[in-house]
Amino acid sequence: MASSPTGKKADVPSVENVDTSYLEGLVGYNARRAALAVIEVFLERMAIYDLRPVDFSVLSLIAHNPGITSRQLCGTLGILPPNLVGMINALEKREVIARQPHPRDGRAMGLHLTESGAKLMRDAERTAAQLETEVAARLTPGEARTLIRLLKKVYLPA
Amino acid sequence: MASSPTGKKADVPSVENVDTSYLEGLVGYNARRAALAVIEVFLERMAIYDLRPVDFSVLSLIAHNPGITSRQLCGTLGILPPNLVGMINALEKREVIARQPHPRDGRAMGLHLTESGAKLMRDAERTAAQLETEVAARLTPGEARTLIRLLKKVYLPA
DNA sequence: TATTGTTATACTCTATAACTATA
DNA sequence: TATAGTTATAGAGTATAACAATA
Repeated sequence: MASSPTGKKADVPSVENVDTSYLEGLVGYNARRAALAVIEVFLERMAIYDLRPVDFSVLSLIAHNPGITSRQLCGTLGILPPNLVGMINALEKREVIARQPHPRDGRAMGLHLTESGAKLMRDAERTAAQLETEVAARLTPGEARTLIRLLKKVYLPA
Repeated sequence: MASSPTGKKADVPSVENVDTSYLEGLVGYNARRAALAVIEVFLERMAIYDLRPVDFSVLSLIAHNPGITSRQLCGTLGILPPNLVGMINALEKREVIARQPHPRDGRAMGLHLTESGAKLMRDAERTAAQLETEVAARLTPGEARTLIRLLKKVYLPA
């Protein structure tokens, strides 16, 4: 309600303060805004490692799942295979990961961290943990756990 | 059969079930997954109105803020001005919005819903409310309110 | 001098079709 | 026949620089 007819002109309303209450009542809108806010800080902090969020996710999954295949990465992260190829090639060229033939499937290649990749991820995961602490600082520890639990209820199949 | 691991080969591990527990402990990862899950359903439901999530957000803000300017939309939704121009033009061509000169700023144009635009948004907001009900069905009503409250604590400046 | 709206443009992200080699 | 990985390419989304009209 910000129409301000200060005179005799045609009553064309203008807006002083934008009312966002409707959008702020939607789960999807809030989830998207929160994700973008966290990712923005994530981008800044990971820049020193030259890692985007998706690179971090890929390397973290390889770190915790040595021998994981490209197809498994795609399925887990919702990335399409053609779009993963370039990332994997780049990470291999940087010598943070290495491909090894899959032990039981001649079509597939198992992905592994190199030693320098393992060191990089130790540092990067420490930075990520630090960032989590800061994000969670806006919440109580209990609220942070609750938030993650509720988000999982939203996106994980019931 | 590319290799028969009889025990002598190099011990190359492979992955049966991908361990995602590390990533699932991060707020940003979960917020992003939840946002993408909701937006995916949103895309499907809004297809009958030929509205993407961003179009819905823009029209909803115009509906609740008659006379809002492009610049105000950009600031509220985090869209860059050059990227809004095409959207506004398309919505005007569809005759769901109309531009009127801003009553006190000759540079700006106030944005308004047309009658057909108002009808479209009545239907679209009803569909969005229905979707929210379904998303929230995975949560209790209290959990849904808590989720939105915690998400806001994450992305709104303290 | 600063701001609104705009054009042009580049870069990133995501999506589709088709090929190869193995299963 | 189906799947893992790859190539090429198209489309959508997001970014910066610069300009005209107005403040």
